[in-house]
Amino acid sequence: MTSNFGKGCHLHLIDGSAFIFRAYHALPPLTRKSDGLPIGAVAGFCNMLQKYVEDNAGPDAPTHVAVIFDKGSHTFRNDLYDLYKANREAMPEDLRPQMPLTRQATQAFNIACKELEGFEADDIIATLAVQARDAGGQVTIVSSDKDLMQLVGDGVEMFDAMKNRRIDRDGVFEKFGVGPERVVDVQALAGDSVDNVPGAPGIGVKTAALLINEYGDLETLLDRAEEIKQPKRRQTLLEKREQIELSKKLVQLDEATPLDFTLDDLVVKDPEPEALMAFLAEMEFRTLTKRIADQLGVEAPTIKDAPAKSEAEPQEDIPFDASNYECVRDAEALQPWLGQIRERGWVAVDTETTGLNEMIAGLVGISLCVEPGTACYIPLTHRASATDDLFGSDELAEGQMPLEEALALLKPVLEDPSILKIGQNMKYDAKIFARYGVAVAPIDDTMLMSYAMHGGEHGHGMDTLSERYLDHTPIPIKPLLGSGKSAITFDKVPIDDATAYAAEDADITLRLWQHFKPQLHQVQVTTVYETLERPLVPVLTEMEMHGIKVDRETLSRMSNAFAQKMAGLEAEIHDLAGETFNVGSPAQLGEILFDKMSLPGGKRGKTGKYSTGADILEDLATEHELPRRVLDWRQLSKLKSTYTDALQTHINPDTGRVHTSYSITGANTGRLASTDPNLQNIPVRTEEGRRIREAFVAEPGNVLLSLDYSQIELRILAHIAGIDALKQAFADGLDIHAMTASEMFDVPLDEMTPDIRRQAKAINFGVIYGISGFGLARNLRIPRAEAQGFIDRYFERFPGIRTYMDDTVSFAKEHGYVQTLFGRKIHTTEINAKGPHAGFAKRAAINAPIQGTAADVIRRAMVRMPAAIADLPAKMLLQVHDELLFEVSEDAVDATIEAARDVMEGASDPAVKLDVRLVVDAGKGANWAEAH
DNA sequence: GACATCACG
DNA sequence: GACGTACGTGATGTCC
Repeated sequence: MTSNFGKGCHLHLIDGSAFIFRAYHALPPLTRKSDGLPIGAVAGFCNMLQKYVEDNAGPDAPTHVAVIFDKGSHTFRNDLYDLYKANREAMPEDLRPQMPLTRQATQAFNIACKELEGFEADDIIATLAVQARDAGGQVTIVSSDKDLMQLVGDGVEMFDAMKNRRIDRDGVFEKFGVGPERVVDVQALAGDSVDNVPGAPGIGVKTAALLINEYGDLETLLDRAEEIKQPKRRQTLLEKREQIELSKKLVQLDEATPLDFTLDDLVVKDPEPEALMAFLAEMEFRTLTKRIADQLGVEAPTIKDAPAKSEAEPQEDIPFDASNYECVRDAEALQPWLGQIRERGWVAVDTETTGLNEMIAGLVGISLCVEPGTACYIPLTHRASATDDLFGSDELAEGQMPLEEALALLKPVLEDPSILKIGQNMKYDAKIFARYGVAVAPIDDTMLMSYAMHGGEHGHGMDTLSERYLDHTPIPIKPLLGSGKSAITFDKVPIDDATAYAAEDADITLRLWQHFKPQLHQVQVTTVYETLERPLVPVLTEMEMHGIKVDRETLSRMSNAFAQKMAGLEAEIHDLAGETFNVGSPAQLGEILFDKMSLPGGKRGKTGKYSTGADILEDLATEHELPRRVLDWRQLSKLKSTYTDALQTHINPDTGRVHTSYSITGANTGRLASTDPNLQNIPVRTEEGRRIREAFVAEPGNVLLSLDYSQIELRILAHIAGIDALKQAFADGLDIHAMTASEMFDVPLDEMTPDIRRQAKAINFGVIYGISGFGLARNLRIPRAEAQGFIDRYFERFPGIRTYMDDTVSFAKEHGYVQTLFGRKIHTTEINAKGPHAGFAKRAAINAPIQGTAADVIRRAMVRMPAAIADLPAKMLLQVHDELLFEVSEDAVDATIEAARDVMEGASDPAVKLDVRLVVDAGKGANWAEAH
């Protein structure tokens, strides 16, 4: 292949990222008028491109040009050194959505636009510059980045567009004190705090240049380091040789980046006015559009003042009308829908099933919607109604496409990476489809969008959202299914009724999506949605479908043992009471204790009944034998009914495993919630309860692996509130509760008693919960004044806590929400309420950023985990707030611990740089009791 | 279906 | 000055 590039050619390489960041910081945060899309950086970028084109139109005009961008955050340099660029700030929330637009802008100007996954722009620039130079051409790199200065030389120069200044060999020498060919040597020694290149400690650019000029190059210098007179310098160079050599690799540009294009592809082209105008008009840049139109001698398109027609925005109020819903009964009728979906690139999907348990429920029908108001329902396994079929309803109803045929037609669409599938609670539908061999991707989820934007404001179910944002009450399901004993499953619903109901759900989902989508960036939660909510769907889907093995025999044995013990206790209790009564009835127990036996401390709750909670019975236990027996009975009753009995019913007959369902939007703080069954509250605190975990087992040849964050909430508190003493204690690996106790009670660590430590521990937790004297007093069973004294002392010793609490509450009062370190917003609707509500809201506001940040951290870890353990015989099974449980082949335990721990401990990177390191403890065993 | 109770982090 | 108080969840049994 011969190239046309050669002598006489002049290549311009523009550092796109530099343009973007300069544009972003130079301009105020402009937004597009019609939908609020942040657009400031794009505007600045276009201005700079325009100016560049203008300035380079003369006789010196380049023959070839390209704008080069960075792509992805992980490059080969991260593999060399995992801390490379680790202290880089996360991209600002309002800049993110502008990144793809800058690429579009470049193309609109008809300038080549290049980027390559895994490489920095600088490497591509280096590769192209070398190719062009070697071909005999001339190169100008439009950038002032010092990292590019190593490329300057014969035929290659840089141009600082900001200062309007050329940078040649002399310019490089001025900056580094050496010529371009030795720049990397100087950089390797001097390091770079911005990119986190370590270099040689204590040596800056000046010293580095001095040394390099004296010894010729870095390698000679390092080989002859012994000769250096200054002892400190000599020692550094001898001891840090490896680090310096690594630094050189980090700063050295890759001049052989594998490119999928050639210099000839970069030949300068005239702008195509139509495309350029269309882009500028779409961005709604009025002045710039006009100016460029004038220059090109074309007419500027009119930019409407009225909100522009945007793809993700309802065009007008289209009424809900069931007569526009089509019942699709055969392949022929389905085809037009598939065509529309492919044309649009998105579709709202909803499934109807025989039940709410995704691991058991059968698929009954599928509804689709591509534009508001028109939707279809594809019935698949509806049963003939009783009137049609006197012999029961086992026969399939007439007029339905065979399930396999429908799935075969839909599968390519549902799995097409270029078609977005929109759902309300997509995890449910994805799990159903997965059981029928369809892997739905990519997805958007209106429930998760609502949660990201309105967490804490209201629920995120479809009915709530439809009423609130579409002003429409969906058809209720109750009349179709009935309730109680006579309730039927969806497959028994007549197809006509089902069509009206099901198609409407898809219609609502699409409308909600159009409503929410453009708002995500307006309220700055795009990153939260895209990194903490949506990616969790496939991860949780896999965990839930995999399930955890639970041994029925173990549970059954325990149930029997509990039943026996309970019977004995019950008899004793009745004896002590002098009558038989229902021990499980708090009301009856209260009367026995406080009326019949006249024990002290009888307090009536708001319903007029005595309270008989564990703490009250605990106090009463010193007075009488009965309360202790009841406490014991209650513990057994709880363990039996909630765990050993109920868990058995949740063992899936097909898989022999228990499949919980995680709710992503269940907790206001960002935590997950586990239901059906709840596997996040399996007993552990008492010895008897803990034994239930012995029933959670690994398959033969495997073990369970538990990795949990150590004190994650206190670490986050130390970071957020900026408590130096706490940070230091974590850095030193101290026992944090003992250290707190030592600080507060002036007890040296080596004289610490368990009781003092216990009190400090209660205070540490109290702080996370928004401490009060009353609460602490009750928890520690000490006088309220004493508890208040502890708290005062705590605030005195750790003054940042008070400030954090006050600042958080006032932020909540002003904004109506609080935020986690990762930008999750938790709305605090009651914060300005009067009365007792206010106290609750305050404490919740104080707790939310801490609990929520911890929740974000483990979410990030979970999202990254599948890739990290993909090559290992390991599966992630459960999440319990600060713990992840894995099942792994015995021979891969250590590798899995290492991989999973790396992910968990580094989960906050690079978005948030924590002042306190995250620490993960690991345990393994044949069952969960041993592993934890 | 509300309430009380208790399991977890 | 009084009020009511630790934060976040889900499942179970009683009782109306």
